[in-house]
Amino acid sequence: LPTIRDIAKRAGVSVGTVSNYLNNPELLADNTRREIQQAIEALGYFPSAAARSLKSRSTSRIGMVPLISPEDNRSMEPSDITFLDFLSAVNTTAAENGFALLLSTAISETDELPMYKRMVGERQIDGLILTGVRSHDPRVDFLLGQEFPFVAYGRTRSAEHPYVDVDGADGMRQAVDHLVALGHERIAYISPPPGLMCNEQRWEGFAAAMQSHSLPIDPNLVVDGDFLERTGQIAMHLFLDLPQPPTAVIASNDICAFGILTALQKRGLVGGRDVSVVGFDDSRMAARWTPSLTTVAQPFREIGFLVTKMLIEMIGGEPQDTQRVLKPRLIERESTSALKGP
Amino acid sequence: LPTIRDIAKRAGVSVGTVSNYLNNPELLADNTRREIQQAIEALGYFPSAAARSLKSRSTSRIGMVPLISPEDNRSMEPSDITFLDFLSAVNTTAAENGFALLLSTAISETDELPMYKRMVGERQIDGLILTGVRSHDPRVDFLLGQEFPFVAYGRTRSAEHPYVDVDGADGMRQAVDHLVALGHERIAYISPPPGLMCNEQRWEGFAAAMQSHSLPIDPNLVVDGDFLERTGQIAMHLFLDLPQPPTAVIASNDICAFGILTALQKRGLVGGRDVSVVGFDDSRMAARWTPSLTTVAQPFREIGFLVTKMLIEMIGGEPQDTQRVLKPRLIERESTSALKGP
DNA sequence: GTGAAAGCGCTAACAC
DNA sequence: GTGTTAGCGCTTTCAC
Repeated sequence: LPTIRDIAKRAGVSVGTVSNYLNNPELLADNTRREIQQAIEALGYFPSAAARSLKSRSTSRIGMVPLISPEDNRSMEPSDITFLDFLSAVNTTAAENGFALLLSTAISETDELPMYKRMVGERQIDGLILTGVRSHDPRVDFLLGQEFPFVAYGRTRSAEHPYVDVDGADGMRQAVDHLVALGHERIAYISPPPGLMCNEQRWEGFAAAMQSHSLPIDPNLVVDGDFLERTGQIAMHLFLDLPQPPTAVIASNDICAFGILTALQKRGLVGGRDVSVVGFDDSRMAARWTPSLTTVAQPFREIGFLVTKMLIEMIGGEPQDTQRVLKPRLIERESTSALKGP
Repeated sequence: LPTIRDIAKRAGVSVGTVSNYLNNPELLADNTRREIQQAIEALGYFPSAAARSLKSRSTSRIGMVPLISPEDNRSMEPSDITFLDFLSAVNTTAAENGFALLLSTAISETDELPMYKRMVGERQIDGLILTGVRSHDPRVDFLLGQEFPFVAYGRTRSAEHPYVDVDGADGMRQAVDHLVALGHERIAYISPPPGLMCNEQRWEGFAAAMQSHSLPIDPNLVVDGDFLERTGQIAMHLFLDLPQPPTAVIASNDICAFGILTALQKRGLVGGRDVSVVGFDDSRMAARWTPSLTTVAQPFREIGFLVTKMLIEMIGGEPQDTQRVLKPRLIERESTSALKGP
């Protein structure tokens, strides 16, 4: 592969001039610029990323360390299509700004932080995107301590940091209001994974909304979830075995809601008619499911875009508002309906 | 951030010795090793990836350039959950072997090849993984020309190269055999995106299987697809408007099959009872759909694992078999059933 | 406008 | 076993 020296030689100039062509082309005479341009094309030259970043101390890469399980039975990270929507928005936005996306994986939760430390320590990247934020998140503490640029999808309770978040409390309020308007009072709740910040936000929203309608929260109708379908199924079966089952269920995400609907079906019940079900995310399948799913929509692509744009601006040293909260939106479909009289 | 010099100084040795610690620790005296070890931990040292790869000409990164559309209305690339399964297997396998995964995106098909050229030219990566292989694929030609290590998921017709592939022809044969065994003769076919190699393989399998049962192929029952749900819907509506509609349909993937099932439902028909439908992939939703989907399963996680393992072995210069074909497996579910008499 | 030269943080060859 | 040193391919002063 050709180096900057080959170009310099072929164009009859010095390496410094070629470097200028690469970084400050406006400094060059039209003439020289053309020569160099031709040499570069003739030889198919690209500047070495390693040499460039060794000198310039920047990589044009941003990083992400999703905690994806080999077995798909792990919590804390969306392993469904919503994550791909987010990821592809991040990747596209990064690419459009000349950045590539460096992905790694923590095999277990134990070596998650070490993975981040390594990526930062090795100077593999100029900035990081965080997902699956916990209410107290050691990654946030570490990155703040290093003054390393990052933007989180979601926020921590324990520190101030740049983020893009969806107002989960408001989403829950919309869900509860909707169900209450339909006449429901015994509303069950399956939470996101405990530990995640969004779990706390959603719960606050749920509890506040129930209270605002003067509805009690029955502890039997509240279950810790993990974003998995199986858990939705199991929880729904438990609910149905209760002396007084719920008439509506709010799930932590659409996948979990699908599990709930499946459980209903297995018991000969019809989701949306016998029991109302509300999901969260508005993933692609929500509209196509039978019954179609009422759900709180998160704009994943927009979040991915905003997170990445914000991060790249931070890396570029541009000042900006560093915290954004987006409103989710309830989308009413067939899986919820008016409570039938007793 | 500390450099190798800081470590050398603190441990009272030379940089060469620290470098040996990093790359050939067995050469060092136990004693020295301990000193260096301590210095590294005390300072939180990581070797600079840029400096390292400038010198060593390797990056410990592998690359991928998925062609993901911002709008999800593009063909040639799976933008569904099956791609995430593949991607996460790749990422995990890479991480387990000390490699990170560098992702970029071609915004349009036009700048796909330039993206590859850039990644290779800038020496950003040690090897590449290709997806969405075309029957004649310029990326393959380019990489072979550069003698750059790569493994493709799928194979080209135009050149010999390392790949992991699924025997799509065999998958089609299984699908056709299954439908014929159920009594179907008018079998419709919605193809993968034209241009993709898998399109040709599947078609060959389909045509051969039909012929082996002495069944004619009605051109009205063959439609070019693009992996999208909408296309499945549209095609099914077209089929139903035919004077003599098909009794069974084979789709290019599960997403497309879901579109077919939705179209049937909209026309008051029941998938699996009135018309049999076979998908391809066995994506996560296939088993949970109503009706559950008969489909040809592709082992995406295994493919991701194999592709990555193969690539990393190639990078390491280890000899191995460089071409693997996996057999897909038909999974029978509710969406196919015996043809009812007229 | 352009060239010369130092140096980014490592590795590897060679000397001791 | 350990130290010294050249150099990987760039960027960036600083002369001219």
